[in-house]
Amino acid sequence: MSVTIKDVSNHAGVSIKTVSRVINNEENVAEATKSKVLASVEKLGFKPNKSAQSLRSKRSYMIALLYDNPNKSYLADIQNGILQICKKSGYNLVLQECDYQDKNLSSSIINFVEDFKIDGLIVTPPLSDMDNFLNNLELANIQYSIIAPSTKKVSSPYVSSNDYDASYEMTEKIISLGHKKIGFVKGHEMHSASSLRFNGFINAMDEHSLERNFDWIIQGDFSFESGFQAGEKIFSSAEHPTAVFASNDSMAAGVMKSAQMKKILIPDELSVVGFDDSPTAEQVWPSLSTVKQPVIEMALHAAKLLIGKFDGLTEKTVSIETVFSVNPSNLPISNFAA
Amino acid sequence: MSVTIKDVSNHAGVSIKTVSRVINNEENVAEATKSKVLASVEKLGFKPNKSAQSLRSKRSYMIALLYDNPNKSYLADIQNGILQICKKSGYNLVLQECDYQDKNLSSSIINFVEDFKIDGLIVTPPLSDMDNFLNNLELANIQYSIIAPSTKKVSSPYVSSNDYDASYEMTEKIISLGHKKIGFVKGHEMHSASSLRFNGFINAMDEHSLERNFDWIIQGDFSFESGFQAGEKIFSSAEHPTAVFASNDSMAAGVMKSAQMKKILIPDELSVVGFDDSPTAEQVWPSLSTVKQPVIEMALHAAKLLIGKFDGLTEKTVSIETVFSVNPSNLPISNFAA
DNA sequence: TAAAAAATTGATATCGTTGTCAAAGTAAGT
DNA sequence: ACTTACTTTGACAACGATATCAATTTTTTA
Repeated sequence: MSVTIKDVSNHAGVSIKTVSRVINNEENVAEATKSKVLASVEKLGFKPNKSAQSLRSKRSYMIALLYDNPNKSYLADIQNGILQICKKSGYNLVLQECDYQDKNLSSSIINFVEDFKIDGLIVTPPLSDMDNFLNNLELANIQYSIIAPSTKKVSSPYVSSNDYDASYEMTEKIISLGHKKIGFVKGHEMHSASSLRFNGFINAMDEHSLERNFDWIIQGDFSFESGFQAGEKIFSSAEHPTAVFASNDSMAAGVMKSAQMKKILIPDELSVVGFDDSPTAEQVWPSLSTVKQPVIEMALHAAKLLIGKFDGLTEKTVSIETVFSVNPSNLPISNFAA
Repeated sequence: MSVTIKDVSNHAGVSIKTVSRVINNEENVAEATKSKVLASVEKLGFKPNKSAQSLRSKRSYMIALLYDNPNKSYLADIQNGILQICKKSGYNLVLQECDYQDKNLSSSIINFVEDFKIDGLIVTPPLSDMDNFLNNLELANIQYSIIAPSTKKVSSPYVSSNDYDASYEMTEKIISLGHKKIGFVKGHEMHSASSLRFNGFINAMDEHSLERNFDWIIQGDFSFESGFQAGEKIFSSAEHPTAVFASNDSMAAGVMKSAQMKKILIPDELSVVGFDDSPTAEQVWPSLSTVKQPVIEMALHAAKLLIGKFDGLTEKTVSIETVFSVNPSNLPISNFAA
């Protein structure tokens, strides 16, 4: 049927082991033999059988993405970034949707990896915050790289982002425009990014000696609905803030809806700021000012780090920190400095 | 290391072939032997090695999703639906991002399937509209199921939706509220759904003897930006429509932005209607009236049909048509019947 | 009850690679 | 020229399952 390593060895007049050496780029193959073999490979159109390789060498050229209920745009961006690297390096991406509350999460993932000989995992929040889970992976000797881990002590490569700094900066930006009464909507409690973003906000407020008003600081869960509810609470309090900073764009859109339903004019009476730079940020009107999170780039690096671990790419396996940038759309319009 | 079929055969006192028969649910195994073997399997915690199975039987228990630049929410829903079935049936989902304009699309996909012994494909728009591509898959003897094909003549199972009817109905609904001047934003030219939706609109207009105004019928490409541009054109014409029906939600949001920037009041002066019921539809304000496309359900069925083909599930391999429903959010408010 | 048919089982080959290890060939050191 | 060391190569086993096909047992038929 299809051409095997044996056909190549016959055609090139060498042993199958030598062919194997060549296609695996092993050392100690004479240059002449190598090119002879490569010629035969080319001529016959030989492609190694992945199943046989996998059986013998216990590798699959598959990596898996672990996620639990991220927002759709985030998920798509993550996949996009990973796939860019996969395409270049000949790996494939398998999806694995998880439930972070599942008691058997560790064992089911370990089974999955062992069953399918998955070469490595890319772990996204909130799973990346579960030290116990990561520990179990480590014990099972599973390779992985992490996106936005809470602790940076893990021995595996990770890609982190400066949530704290970005939030601090955005808060300062809001303050610099003259806002003094600023509300905040927190993200899902399980995500370490939530507290980082909140701390950035709080510290910037403190630094500028602005009062924290806990009527305006609401716990959300990253969903649009929770943002809307937060808005309902904030705008039902005695006094309104002039700006609300939500920990992601969906919640910011929720806050906007709440404000708009109450006929609060945006951006004249209220500035709404988000986090992520998701499609929502531009599709609502007025567009959200938001912190641009380089999700695609983060995922891309995470994939690079992971694949670099087993393929020994040129790039060193080091963790990196990605940088947010501020995308000011509606903020500049509302200036309360006067 | 791990327990193999041989260990089981020793433990149960039968041949490895018999064990193989049991784990593959083959016929002609005595009930007694079967339970004896199953007991040993249980006892030893045996799990077949997928790589070995794949090598010998040329199956991988992997299916792949083919897509080209869908919107993020659509992609996430599709994946969600497929994964529900995958989890139940023990399959895994591999992502394969394509470029429908790639000259080598067919051959690269065929290579991919053969290399990784992918059991089958799920094809989404606009790839599902490319008859030539589907034909090539067929010739290569690759199993697939299609979401929203343009032609229903293909021999493979498909899941279609009643785009035409839904669009027709939505248009009638708009008309029934008293609108006579209705604009339309068309979808991407490559997607067969685009023309279906447009035809539904046009035929409903004709049926009700309403004039087509080609200043208000704009070609879009499903992107937010194209919707915005369409709005700019529509609202710069001498007369404005009182309603605009966009072929998806992103474009509808774009139209809304354009209108809002021009201080056109929604829903008082203008109704904007979308298609898909994506997160955008609810996150903009006022919320979009939209046609709910059952994307998750469609993907779920597509996966069922595909896996049913090789696993012989109870369900028959028949194609199905899913049904849209109307989600009226801002429409009822603006009634121009007066 | 014997022969024929059907159901059940197992010995062994096989899928297409990589791993082991020893043999052969080459270069270097004395 | 003669070890010694290193590079290059190949024969064959191994990975862990399924496939073939014949042997055995059981059931049916005459």
